[in-house]
Parts: sequence; C-alpha cells; structure tokens
Amino acid sequence: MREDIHTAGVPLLCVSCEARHRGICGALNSEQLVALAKSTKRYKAKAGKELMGDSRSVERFSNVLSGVVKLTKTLSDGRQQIVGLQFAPDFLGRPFRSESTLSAEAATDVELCSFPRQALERMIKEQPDLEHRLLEQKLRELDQARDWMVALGRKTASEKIASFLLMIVRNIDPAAGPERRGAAFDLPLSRAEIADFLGLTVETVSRQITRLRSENVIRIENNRHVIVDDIERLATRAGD
Amino acid sequence: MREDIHTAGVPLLCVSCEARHRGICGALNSEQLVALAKSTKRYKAKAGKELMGDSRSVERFSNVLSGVVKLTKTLSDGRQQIVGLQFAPDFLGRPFRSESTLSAEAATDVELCSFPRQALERMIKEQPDLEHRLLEQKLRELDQARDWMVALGRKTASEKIASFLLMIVRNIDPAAGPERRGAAFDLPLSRAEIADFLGLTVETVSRQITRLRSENVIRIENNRHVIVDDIERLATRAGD
DNA sequence: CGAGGGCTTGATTGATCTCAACTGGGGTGG
DNA sequence: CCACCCCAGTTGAGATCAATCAAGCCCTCG
Repeated sequence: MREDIHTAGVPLLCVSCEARHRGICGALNSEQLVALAKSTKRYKAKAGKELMGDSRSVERFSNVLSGVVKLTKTLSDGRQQIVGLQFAPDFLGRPFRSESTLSAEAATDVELCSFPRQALERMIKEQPDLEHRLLEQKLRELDQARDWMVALGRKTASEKIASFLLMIVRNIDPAAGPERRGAAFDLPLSRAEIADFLGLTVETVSRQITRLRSENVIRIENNRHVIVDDIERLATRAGD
Repeated sequence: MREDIHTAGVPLLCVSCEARHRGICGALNSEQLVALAKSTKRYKAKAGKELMGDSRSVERFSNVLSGVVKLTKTLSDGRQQIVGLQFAPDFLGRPFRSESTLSAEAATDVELCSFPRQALERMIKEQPDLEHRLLEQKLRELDQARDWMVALGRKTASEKIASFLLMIVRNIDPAAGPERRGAAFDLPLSRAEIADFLGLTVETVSRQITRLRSENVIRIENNRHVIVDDIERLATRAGD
C-alpha cells in the first residue's frame, strides 16, 4: 500500500488514526489536520472513568479511538438508562448546546483524541464537509437510538438480549463481512450495564443469557467472553 | 411589524411559512427560496395517510407545516413502536440513505411542503448553513429519542403517560413561556397510538389516563381534549 | 335503529422484578 | 501461603405490574 502518498504532511498523531479514515477527520486535508492537531490531546482512560459529566467538559469533543463509551441518563431516584454506545471511530460530544443532559463513561479502557469545542467550530467554517460528516454520524446515532426504542418498548427480555449480542457482534469488528457464520468477542459491558441498556434487571439479564447458553446459541468463558457459532441462529432470536 | 423588509422577493408560498422562521428554510435568502420553491409542492394529507413507506418517497423530503406526523417501526410479527413525533416546523426525511427502515404517517391532518431530495442536496452545496440547520434539527431529534429511551426502559406506566402528556404540552404551543400554569389541547394520537409510543397496551393507557383524571391531575372532554390546570403537578408524575 | 370503532372496565394470567441466598474467582493482608 | 473478603454473577421463591382475555359503554355514521 502506498500510504506515503496520502500521509504526506499529515501529523504523526494522525497517521494511523482510524478517525482519519472512517471518522470525521476524513473531511480534513493535511494542512487542516496540522492545524487541528495543535489543540488536540490524545489520552487513555480506564474503564469506569467519567468522560463527560452533565456539564463538565462540554467544552471538549473527542473521537473514540479504541474501546467503548457508554452514554447514560439517570432519573432523580437513581434509575439509569444507557442511551447509546460509542465505538471507534465515533465522535463523542453534543455540538451546539443540548437541552437534554447525559453523561458519558468509559465502559472499557478507552483511547480518545480530544479537542476544544472552539477548534471544531472554527474548522467547520473552513471546511463545511466536516459538518457533513458530523451530520452523517449523528444520523447513524439516531437510527441506532430508534432501533433501540423498538427493543425497549416492544421486545421481550430474551429478544432484547439476543439483539444486544447481535449489535455487539456487528460493531466489534465491522470489518468482517456479513458472510461470516461465527464470531467471538468480549462483552464490553457488565451484566448490570447490560441491564441498564436493555431496561431490565441484572437477574433477568443473567437468566436470559443462561438460557441462550443452555440452548447452545452462545458459549461463554470467564463471564465476559462470548462465542457465537451461528450468527443467523442468534439473529432468529432477536425478533425483528 | 415591518415584515415587508424581510419578505421582499420571497416566494408567495413561503411568506408566512413557519419553516422560514424556525425551520430549515431560515438558512436561505430570497433568491434561494425562489429557486427551491420551483420544485416545491405544498399539500395536505388526512390523518392516517402514509407519508413515507419503507422505501417509497425516500426521494422527497418535507417540512411539516401543521399537524403531527408519527414515525413508526414494525417488527415482523406486527408489534409496532412509534419512534418519533414531528411537529411543525420539523423537517421530515432521512438524508443520505439509511440502513434502518421506518415509516411516516400523518397522525392528525397535516400540511406539508415537500421537495425532491436532489433539490435539497443542490441547495446544501450552495448554502452550507442549510446543512447546519439540518444538523441542529437531527440533534434535537436525537435528544428526544434518548429521552424516550429512558421512559421506555425505566419508567412505570403512569410515569410514561405523564411524560407523554407533558411532551405534548410542550410541543403543541412552545410559544407559551414556561411560566404558564395550565394548558389545554387535543391529543394528536389515539389510545392505541399512545400505547405504541409508550410500549404499553391500549388497556394500560386507558387505565392510567383514567387514574390521572380521577386524581384531578387532568380533565378530559370528548376523549381527545385534555385540560391540565397545573403543569407542575403533572410534571411531578413524570419521574425525572 | 343497528353496527362498528374507539375507549373503558373487570378478572385473570404471566413475565419480569424483588428479595434473598449462594457460588466462584481475584485480590489482600496476616 | 492461605484465609478471608468482596464483588460480579447465578439461582430460587414469591410478589407485582402490566398483558391478556372478555365484556360492556358511548359515540358516530349509515
């Protein structure tokens, strides 16, 4: 591969960065990347780390470079709902003020590339295609949110679990084409988090996972590692 | 009001159109409006009319000028979930292809202003601010979708109903400031539709509405007309 | 007046929640 | 090195909220 042609003048930080390929940075040329990289900070966060409190850090946006970030909303009495999961190379942040509040937390260890709100907004003026990418990303998030609304509102507990596993399979390595029959991966979420994602309790999640396992739809090692031999078979359980 | 200044050269069709004020057309100047208006068609549809099937009419976008449009998703076995409601002057349509399918239907009688996909895309090239408006709108929809995910996943039946009524109050005339105590409006949805929106059954919706009524939180006339004397009191029941 | 659709109400069922006990692995400190 | 603890996960038994099944009511419309 003649990567050198495309990487001429690209900041070292960005050379192998996925956000430059599938993420929003793909809208930028070398010069613009250099400019943006000036105010860019790349860092890692441990699982559990809060990345964006209701108000804190609204002033920075990030690209997710690796790992999984969960977006949650909490009711006053503590009930929680995960309203989104972000995988690399998703864009993390809510441009232009939001009325609704949500917080972001590292679900697994994550790697982020963050930059100040202003830097992004300045860059948008210069390169409108950046805003286009942003729109595409947010449209995808909207599609996903709506798919989950169906699951939350109308699917049974076991359908929810199957849908969830399917969603992880599809995001963990989207590289693999749709023709593959099996997959293996680590769950990015604990049982409690899965429950918060699916609007269930931990116990119900556990029981349904056990059921899928005893029906040989999935195998599990170490509580976190899942092996799916026949994705189609799992898809059957998802309901849609 | 010196509307004449701002309406000079504006197509007749657009003069008093809300989309020009709060909607996406606000991004356009008179000339651009004239250009767009050439391929624009304004029309009314009766409640129940399908506006956008899974594939049909993806080639046109619309502004909702009056009335309410519901966006629904359906599982293979017929279970339905309403995943969004659009009020004037919302933009209706999914630019740039979607993987996820959804259909749009007039919930009440509606008035639409529609234009071909191409016209919009051409106009975006000329006026990037149009894309910005689109992004803002979709971000709002995303915020709303996530609020509903919390309701669907974590709220009780009666909290769901209260949240729903509250949402309608806030959308039906957002003009009225947050200081007003009461409100009266017609429900844009039937009981069955409310059920599809909240992930409940018709019976549960009916019972919970009855309960709110017997507790004097709301009054109801003709099954559709709702009077809320104390919005705060209703908000208390919504859970957040 | 009779029929049908939308809505309500009642009785019962059932999926999921709640509460509680137990298990197993990993880490800690004596 | 081992005993202990702690936490995540599992499993069981019983309670509960909403679904289901079944009438019945109230408009509107023919």
